[in-house]
Amino acid sequence: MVGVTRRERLRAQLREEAKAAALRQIAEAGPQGLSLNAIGKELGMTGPALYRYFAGRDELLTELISDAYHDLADTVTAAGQAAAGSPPADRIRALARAYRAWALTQPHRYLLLFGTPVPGYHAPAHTIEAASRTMRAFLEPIAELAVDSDYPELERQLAAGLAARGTDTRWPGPALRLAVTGWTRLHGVISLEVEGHFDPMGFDPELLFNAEVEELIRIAAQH
Amino acid sequence: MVGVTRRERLRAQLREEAKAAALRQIAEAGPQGLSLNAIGKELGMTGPALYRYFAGRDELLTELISDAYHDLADTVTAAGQAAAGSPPADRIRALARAYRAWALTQPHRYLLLFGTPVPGYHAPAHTIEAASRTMRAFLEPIAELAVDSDYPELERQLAAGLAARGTDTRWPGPALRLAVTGWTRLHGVISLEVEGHFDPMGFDPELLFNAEVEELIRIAAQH
DNA sequence: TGTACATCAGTGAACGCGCGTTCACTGATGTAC
DNA sequence: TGTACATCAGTGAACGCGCGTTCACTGATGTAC
Repeated sequence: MVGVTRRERLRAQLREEAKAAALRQIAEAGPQGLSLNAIGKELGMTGPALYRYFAGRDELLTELISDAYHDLADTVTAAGQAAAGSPPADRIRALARAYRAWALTQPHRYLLLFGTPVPGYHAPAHTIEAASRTMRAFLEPIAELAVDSDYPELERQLAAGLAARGTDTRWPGPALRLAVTGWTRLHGVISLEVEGHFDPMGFDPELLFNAEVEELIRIAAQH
Repeated sequence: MVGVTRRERLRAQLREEAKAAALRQIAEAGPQGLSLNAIGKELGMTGPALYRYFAGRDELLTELISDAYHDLADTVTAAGQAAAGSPPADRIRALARAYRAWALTQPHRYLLLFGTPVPGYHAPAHTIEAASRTMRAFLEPIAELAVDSDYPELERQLAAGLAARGTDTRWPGPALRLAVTGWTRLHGVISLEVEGHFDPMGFDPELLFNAEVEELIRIAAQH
């Protein structure tokens, strides 16, 4: 058994506290409101002390983004497992609900992933892994529904893309297309909602979101 | 006839040059890379000189956003008029193409409108007017297609929202729903494309976009 | 259990930077007679 | 057409701010014997 020293525990704990403080700041002032000095102050220490825990501002930001990808993937995957016994349509509903709930309860984090890209950030490999875990959760119920091949060239490219990365070659093209399409549709509603673009229109975005989920299920199921 | 003095012409011209420089900076460094001093330098003058033309940084940014909304509305509206004689499905295709082309040729501007909201900005009224002009361009061909009422409560809220603003009460609920749905779907594809989220997946986003447009037409037309 | 040494967390001063914004000013452009 | 005055564009210095980051340092915590 690997010994975790007291120091290591405290280190890990303070790293987490720093990240939590960072997220609080981003929630208030956007991603460019992230300041190491301000985080230090919030933790009751000076700014330079944080250099014991992070190489610099960029590393902290990268880690926040990476964490968010994994957290989203975990949340969605858990929702999929919780609905494991249900029919595919219900599982799709559960996944979509979980995805949206994650975004709405922490909009600043959703925008960290899918808002305006922060300059100088490039996704590390395990971030892509997390993103495809999210996609995979949706793929499972979608693949259980029979789907015709309506857009063969798009489906071919999607399958080829997965094959090129050497992972998950078992999914049928139409399921891949529907999963990506589902993603873009949910994102379309959620991102506009999170950014407040629906506010002047005076309707409940949840109705629109639910309608999109039902349409998605309908396309998949009707063939 | 209203006389436009030489001074007024020069003033307007420099304002435009300043905004063009601002957009160039945003294209390079994101919205927070906007600096009055840097703009001044680019125009061959000092930073404080710009205070003759703009009340401050916030006003300049607000104007950039407002301009972008109107430019997008103009572009889409023009595409609609250019396709005025065609059948509704073709007009929807033309509008969607124009919308996407606008976003892809100037992604930083699209992100200015639909990316992470810039802190401290709140849309002036005529921005909302521009946004609904864009929506109206899509509504016209969509309303020509017969559409069933599949999501009555959502449609009711959309119509009520328009009525509350006192404009455009002539549109049938199902057309409203399809227009908003179309918007969220196009935005879903375009925003993820612009932000580079499709890059690791190795497919041509245009195929996905076209598929979404065809699906939209199909829903509207199949009833 | 106690001592000697190594490790490492955190401080506080400092560097250099660029930002938005104000202000008093110079000098050119436009206007009125 | 020419003079006297008002308008206004642009300058350059200055203010205050907060940022990321480095560095030499103190003092506490942990480790080895």
